[in-house]
Amino acid sequence: MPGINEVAQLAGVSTATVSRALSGNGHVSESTRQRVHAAALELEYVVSSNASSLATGRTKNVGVVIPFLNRWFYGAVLEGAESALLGHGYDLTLYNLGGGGEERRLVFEHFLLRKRVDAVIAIALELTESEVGRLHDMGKPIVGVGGTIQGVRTLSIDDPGVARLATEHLLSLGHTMIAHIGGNSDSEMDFHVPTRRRGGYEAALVEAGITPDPELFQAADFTLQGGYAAAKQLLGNPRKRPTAVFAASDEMAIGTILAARDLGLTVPGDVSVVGVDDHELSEFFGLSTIAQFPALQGRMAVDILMDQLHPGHRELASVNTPLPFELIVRSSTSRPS
Amino acid sequence: MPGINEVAQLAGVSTATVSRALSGNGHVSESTRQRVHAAALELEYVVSSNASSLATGRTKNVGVVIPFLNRWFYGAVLEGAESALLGHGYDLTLYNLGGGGEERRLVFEHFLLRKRVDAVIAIALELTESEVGRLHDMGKPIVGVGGTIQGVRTLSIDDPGVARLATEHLLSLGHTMIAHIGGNSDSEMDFHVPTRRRGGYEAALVEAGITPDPELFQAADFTLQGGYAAAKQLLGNPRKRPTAVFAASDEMAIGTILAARDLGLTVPGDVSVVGVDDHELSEFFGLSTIAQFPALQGRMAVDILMDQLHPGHRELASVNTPLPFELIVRSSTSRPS
DNA sequence: GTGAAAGCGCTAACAG
DNA sequence: CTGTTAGCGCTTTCAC
Repeated sequence: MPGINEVAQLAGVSTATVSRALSGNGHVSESTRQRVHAAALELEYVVSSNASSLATGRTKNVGVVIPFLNRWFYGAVLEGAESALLGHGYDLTLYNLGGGGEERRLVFEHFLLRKRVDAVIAIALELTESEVGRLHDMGKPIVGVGGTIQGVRTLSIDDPGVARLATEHLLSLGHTMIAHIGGNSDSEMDFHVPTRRRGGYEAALVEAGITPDPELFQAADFTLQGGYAAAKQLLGNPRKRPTAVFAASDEMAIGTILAARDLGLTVPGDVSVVGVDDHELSEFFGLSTIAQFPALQGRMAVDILMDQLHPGHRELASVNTPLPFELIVRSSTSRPS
Repeated sequence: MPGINEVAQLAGVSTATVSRALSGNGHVSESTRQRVHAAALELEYVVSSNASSLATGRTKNVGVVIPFLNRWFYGAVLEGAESALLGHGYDLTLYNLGGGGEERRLVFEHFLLRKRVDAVIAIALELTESEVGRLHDMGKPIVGVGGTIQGVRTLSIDDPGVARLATEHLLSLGHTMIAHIGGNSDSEMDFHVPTRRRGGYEAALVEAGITPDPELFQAADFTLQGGYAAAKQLLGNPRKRPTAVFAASDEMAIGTILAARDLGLTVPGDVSVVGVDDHELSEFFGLSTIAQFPALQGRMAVDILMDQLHPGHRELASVNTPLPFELIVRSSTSRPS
C-alpha cells in the first residue's frame, strides 16, 4: 500500500504534482501526467480517501436512508441509486431506518454528522425540520424521493394522479362499482401515500358522477396477504360485490386476484383488478397496473444530487421533480360482464 | 461544526484528554470525563471520522458486497447485517455487484482499497484468490456468507443437507415419485448452490433405494415464474407425473403450487410441494419449506467480523461456521393419495 | 508547469 | 491522570 510520495519518487516529481496529475485539478504537462499515471499504475497506488477527504472536505460518499430493505420496491430504488453512484465514483453508505425512533435519531444526530458523507438521499422518508436543518447547516445537500419535504429537492410521483389514472381506466371500461384497497394506519408511511391515493380514486369517481361508497373501501398493509384478506371481504359481500378493484399496490392487487380465484370468481370476467407499481410478479399474474420505475427513481435521485454537488450548466429550477408513471394494461382488466 | 479543540477549551482540558474521554481509550478521571462529555454535548460535537481514521487507521466502516438487492433473500441478509453493524457503531458501505465483470473489478481494485473500510462481508460471492489476497495484504478481514472461500472465514448452510432434509420429508410421507426443480446455468451462482442441492436430493433418493430419474428434474431460474413453467412440464407429463416436488427455492415452489392449481391438481392432494427459504410469502401459500434465516445470517456474519476486528475472549476456532436450517411443515405436503 | 510547505482534525506515544 | 508533540496522507495556496 504505497503512498503518494512513493509515486512521486518513482515519477521523479513532487507529491503536489502527483496529486494534480491524478485528480485532474490544476495543470500538469502531458508528459509528466503520463509518467505519474504510469508510476501509480505500477505501484498499484490508490489514494487514501480519508487523507483526501480530510484535506478537501469532500468524501465522495453519499448516505442513503431508507425504511425497508426486504421489499422489492425499495430494493429496486436502492439498486438504481447504487449503480448510478458507483458510476460517478461515489460510495453509498446505507442506513436502514426500519427499526424506528431511536435508530433514526442515532443516524441523524450521530452517523450522518461525522463528515463521512457529502450528501444524503432520503427514500420514502419525510425528514423533520431539524433533520433537514442539521444537514443543511453542515452544507450537505439532500434529495428526497417519494414525497415533498420543506426546503429539500425532491422527486415524487403524483400519487393522486396515479390513483386517478387507475380508476379512470376502470371507469372507461364501464365499471361503476369500483372498490379500493388502500392502506391502514400501519402502512400510512411518511408521505401519506395511501391517503393520497385514496383521494385520487375518490376524485376520479366523483368526476364520473359516482359517489364513493365507504363500504367499497378496505384497508390493508400493502402486502399480498393483506390484499388477499381485504379482497375476500370485498368480493365476498353478497349484497354489494364490486365489479372492479383498484389496489394501492401490486402486491395487494395480486392478493386480490388470488382471493377472487379462491372464491371461484374469474379475473377479469367477474372482477377486474388494477394495481400500482409494476412489481416483478405483475406480468406473471397478468396484472394491469400503473407502473412506477423504482430503479429509475434511484438513478434520477443521484442525477439531481450530482447536479447539486457539482453545480454545472443548467441549474434545475424546480424543487420537486415529478416522477414518471404509466398505465400498463394486461389481462386483469376488462369490461364488466 | 465545532472541532475537538473547542470542546477542549470549553472543558478546560487538552485535546488529548478530550479524545481520551470521548473514545474511552486511556484513563481519564471521572470528573473531567463528565466535564468533557458535557462540553461535547453542549457544542453538539461529533468527531470527524476522516481525521480519526487517518490518525488511527481504523474507519468503523465495513464494505458489503452483494450480488442482488431486489430479491427478498438478499435484502433480508443485508438488513440483518446493517442493523448489527449499526449496533456496533459501524457504517455499512454497499456494493452491489449485480452488473457483472467490470463493476466487480472496479470495486475490488479501487473502491475497497481506498482505506475506507476496515473489513468486508461478501454475500453469496465466491471471491477469487486475488480478490482475497489484495484485501488480506491490506490487513482487512473478510467474512463470506453462503459458501466456503479459500483462506476466508465463512458462514454457510449445508446445501446438500438442506436438500436431503426436504427430500426425506417427502420420502417419509411415502412419496417415491419425487421431482426436483433446481437451477439452470444462469442461476448457477458463485457457490453452485443449485448443483449442491440437487446432489443432496439425489443422495436422499439413493439412500432410500430410489434411482434418481433425470426426467423428474427440471431446471429453472429460482423465480416464481421459472418454477411455474418448470412445474407445468413436470406435472403435465401424462406418463410420469410425480406425486411430490422439491423445489430449490420457495419462489419456485410457489410457482409450482400455482401451476398445479392451473392444471386442476390439488396441493397436497395430488401433489406435495416443498421449497427452501421460508420466504415471506410461504406462510400465505401454506408452503412446507426448509427455513433458512437470512437476517440471522447477516447478523452472524457481523458477529464473526467483530470477533476478528476486536480479537476478544474466545477466538472462534473453525473457519467455516454452519448456518442453521429447519424444516417447517405446513399444508403443502401430505401422504400421496 | 512544478515544488515547498502549511495545514485538514484527530490520536498516540512520551513525558511529567 | 493529563498535556505536549508529532504525525496520519493528501491537497492547495504561494512562490518560482
